[in-house]
Amino acid sequence: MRKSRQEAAETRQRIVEAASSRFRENGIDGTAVADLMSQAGLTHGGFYKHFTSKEHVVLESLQLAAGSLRESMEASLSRSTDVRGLNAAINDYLSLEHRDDPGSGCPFVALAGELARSSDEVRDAATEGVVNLVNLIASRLTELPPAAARKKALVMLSTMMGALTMARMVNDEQLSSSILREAKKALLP
Amino acid sequence: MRKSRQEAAETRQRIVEAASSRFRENGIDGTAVADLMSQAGLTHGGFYKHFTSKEHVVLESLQLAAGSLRESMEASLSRSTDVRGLNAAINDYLSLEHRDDPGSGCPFVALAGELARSSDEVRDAATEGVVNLVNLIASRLTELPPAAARKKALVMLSTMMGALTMARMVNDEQLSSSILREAKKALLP
DNA sequence: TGTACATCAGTGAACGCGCGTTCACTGATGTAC
DNA sequence: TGTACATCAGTGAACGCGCGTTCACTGATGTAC
Repeated sequence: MRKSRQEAAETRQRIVEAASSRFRENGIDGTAVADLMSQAGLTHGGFYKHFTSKEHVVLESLQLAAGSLRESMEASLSRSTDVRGLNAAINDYLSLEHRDDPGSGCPFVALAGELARSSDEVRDAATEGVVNLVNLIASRLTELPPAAARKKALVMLSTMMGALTMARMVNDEQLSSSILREAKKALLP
Repeated sequence: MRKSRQEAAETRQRIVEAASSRFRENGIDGTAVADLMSQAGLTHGGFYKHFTSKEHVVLESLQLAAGSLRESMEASLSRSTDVRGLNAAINDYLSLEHRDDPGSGCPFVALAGELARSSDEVRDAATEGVVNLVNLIASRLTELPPAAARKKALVMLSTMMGALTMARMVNDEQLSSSILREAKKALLP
């Protein structure tokens, strides 16, 4: 049954991807090792051939999710070199699609409470991911000096994450979509 | 061992209070029935003399937490009848004390991810709690017509919740306090 | 008002279940010569 | 290049533990007369 090195590396990657998505959908506590292994097409025992514990896959899956959020924001930004790129990023982040697909969306919103209670290593990764987003946004606020741009970016990201959080929590479609709509209107210049 | 009706009612209240605080500190999944019962000074078995299941205490404890957040915001607001009351409420919500004491703070930020995955009943309670805060804030935006005030309040509350979420998640004291500071500066008129 | 009985809040042991983790095993891959 | 052996990815049963929940029991409170 032994797999080649490349197959093993691909398996490991699939486990991290499955974890990354399941954790964001159902929470870390809400996802069993057996869950994410079967999502990766494997049985649970093999997990420990790739990771020493569940905690270890949390860190990697957060880094994966944070990286892919960053990339998708970069992709939105690159639609235009000026401020319209920023508008595209905000529109995507505050879209109904993002709200309704937490499994492939912002890990900071999906896991906020659990990350705040995680190990320093995991919180360091979360911090780095947040800082990356802040820098990305600040880099498009070219009308402001860098320090002011960074400060404004902190507030913008707060509004974005807060609006997505509220839109997901609330059990009223009209209210939920108006939260996203108003946040967009307030953030777009 | 039977207790009087009044004592039983007080015990029940103590359980809800303990649950409300523990859930916000450690999450719902992260809190065992035995945990919150011992916090209430009882042994675990007695829980089911007051609630049919753990899920049932979640609803009541959320309502309690939401109500006490509303009251504390009303108290801040009542420090002044004009917009300075609103500033006091924002300053309190975005204070270091609030950030560092999730167990007695905003339940929507502490439990956001878990609430989004909860039963309709619990999400209805969360929705009601959020709407109450929105109305409270909107009522102080007297310079705007009601509809516009409500829209602005939605965005303000998004920024407040997002900033508190980020400030708790991030593992860097300087960054964390600057998130709160910048959000305050942006929200105060 | 007093008495006899029923009720039930709270205790702590026990139950069943799902979880994270371990382990013996399999058989294909990797390595040494 | 071919052969013999070592390695190890993946399987699925098993383990121990903590959890939500149940239960028999206790004894003070509530109720009926």
